[in-house]
Amino acid sequence: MTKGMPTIKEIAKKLNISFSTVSRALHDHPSIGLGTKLKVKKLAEEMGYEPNQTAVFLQQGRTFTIGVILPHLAESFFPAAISGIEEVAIENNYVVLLGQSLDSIEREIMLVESMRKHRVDGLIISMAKNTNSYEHFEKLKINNIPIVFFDCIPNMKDIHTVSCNMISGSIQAVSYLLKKGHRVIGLINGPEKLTASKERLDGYQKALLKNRLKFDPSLVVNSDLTKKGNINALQNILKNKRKVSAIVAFHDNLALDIMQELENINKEHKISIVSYANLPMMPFLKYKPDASVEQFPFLQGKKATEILLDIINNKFKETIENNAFYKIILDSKLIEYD
Amino acid sequence: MTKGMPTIKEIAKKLNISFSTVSRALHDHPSIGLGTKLKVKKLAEEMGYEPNQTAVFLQQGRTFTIGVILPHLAESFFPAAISGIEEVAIENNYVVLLGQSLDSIEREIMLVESMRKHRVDGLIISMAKNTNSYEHFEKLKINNIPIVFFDCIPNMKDIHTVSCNMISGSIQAVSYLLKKGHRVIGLINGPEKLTASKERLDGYQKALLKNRLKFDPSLVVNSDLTKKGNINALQNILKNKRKVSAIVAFHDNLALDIMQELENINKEHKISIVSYANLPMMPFLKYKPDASVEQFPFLQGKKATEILLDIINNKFKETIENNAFYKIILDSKLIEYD
DNA sequence: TTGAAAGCGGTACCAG
DNA sequence: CTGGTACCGCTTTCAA
Repeated sequence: MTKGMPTIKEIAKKLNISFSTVSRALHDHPSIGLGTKLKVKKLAEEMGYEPNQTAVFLQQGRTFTIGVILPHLAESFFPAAISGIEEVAIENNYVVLLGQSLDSIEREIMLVESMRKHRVDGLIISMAKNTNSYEHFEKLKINNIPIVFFDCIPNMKDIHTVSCNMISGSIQAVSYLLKKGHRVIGLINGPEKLTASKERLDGYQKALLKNRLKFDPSLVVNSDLTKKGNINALQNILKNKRKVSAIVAFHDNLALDIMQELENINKEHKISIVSYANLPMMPFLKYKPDASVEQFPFLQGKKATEILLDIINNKFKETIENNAFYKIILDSKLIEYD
Repeated sequence: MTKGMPTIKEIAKKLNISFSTVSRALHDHPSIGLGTKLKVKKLAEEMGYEPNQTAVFLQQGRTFTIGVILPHLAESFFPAAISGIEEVAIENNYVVLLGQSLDSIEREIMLVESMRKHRVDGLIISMAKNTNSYEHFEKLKINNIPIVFFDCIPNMKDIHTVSCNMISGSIQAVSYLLKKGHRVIGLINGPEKLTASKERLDGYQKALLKNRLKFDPSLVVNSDLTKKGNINALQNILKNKRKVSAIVAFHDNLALDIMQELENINKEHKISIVSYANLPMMPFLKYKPDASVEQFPFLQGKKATEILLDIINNKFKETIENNAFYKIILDSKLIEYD
């Protein structure tokens, strides 16, 4: 047992007063005599007293902890998001419980369970890529633990979300390539069912339409985002009778893979690439895309946390439960390199 | 108050039995009738009962939470370390509280305080770069909260540490360059007082000695690791009357800066670079070092956590307090590119 | 101004 | 096999 940790009772005993008096003295309760207040505070200081928050938490029914579950930290998107989350959390005296799902639904379920056990006041989640059942999220409703989803969002009703609208960014991306004179533009998209993929496709089509170009489905291929899948997708696109002069890539990482592969198989054939993420290392790369769509992870994290704390505070203020759901959508933005 | 959360008592009431019976039933206590056990479990399931860990924590005096404080997540070293930490933590039913000090001592102090309030069972810390007073760490001893330091370690007595011995890696790095024929090798080191810097210098000297070359202090410069400082350091080295043909750079990031600068000022003058970190993006870089020293962050995180849990468990097993301190030192390893 | 006591949600011991 | 009860550390009425 955490010995060496003085409690309110020990202080009380030494001072021969009741421990409720000590509690009040420590909290500057107005009805406490100045004399006792000072005595108590002095002794508490001397003994190195610190309130045991776990007790306070139990009593208050809240933990001042928010859980954050995301696929992993390898992609700089997520560290940036965490920084945004932390900024707001710290400002509000909250603390961040972190878990990486590693894009495994089993692990995600485990993490949700674990955080529920730890009674986080709320959760911020970017879903594992292949999560397709949402019971573990639903279950949290019973516990009245609010969730704010960001980035990778489940297809559920009545949830709070923060996301970055990739449609506008995609339109910018394709328009950029069109402006550069490209007319046959391929799209290597992510897994089909992902919202992220749908939005990219949507923007891609819209941009073509806007420029009165016909949409050619054969120029769109999907990748499972493994290196193999990426290269495969590239090969499929290159097989097309229509020779693409530019490719929109689902993500910078995918772009890296295909640029490397392009280098391997076909040095001379110059294909322009535009991708998504705007990873900070991009400027240092040997081969880099011409531009990349920024998704503002820091801002997403920040917003998500603001929302979450809002919801939590309403919960504890016993405000009338309202059925409104936050659905924040930031705009993406194409960043051109050089 | 977290309503919607059934308690053991509510279950007891519905079943008209005492809540202690419910508690035991839920824990498969041997002395509980099969009938009641099943009844209880069934109802608990139906009501979506989950034990309130904060209550358990209070009772047990532990939180099954470890705090992790590190400078930031931008450098892939730290995400990797966290992954190692998480792996062990999860295995042992622990959960990870994360805080970024952003290399600010004030923030570090705040985070330590915050985690102490939350009664983490232990802490894993990589110190902020310019932390030079250690009271906030000392204070934790009063609370009996163990710390394991890794990577950036304070100059304190009687602490547990996990680190990567950079000396061997440095020797390998310099030997590598010597083998390639370089004879005038510069060292751009980090801040002088950092252990990390000392080790690099140490290895650098040892390697020279081994090859019967004289150590020339004028070939060693320090950088504060800002971009400006890095470039400055490079310029200082280039000013030397002895023309370096190779440079050992304190870190990949420093290497990036100076390679860029070299490109800017002096394309033709080819200087070989060897650095530290082995960042995963290195293979994709436009200019890259010839080799980089790997510090095994994942392993460091893992080891640190194993140690910490060990200490924690001893604490709770009330084992005889022993004055032994862990001091784990992993070996670094030079990774050659292409 | 202060003390006593009831919880918060559990665990665990002691009787029956 | 089950109920009663004390306790973990603290906050907060209710009385005095």
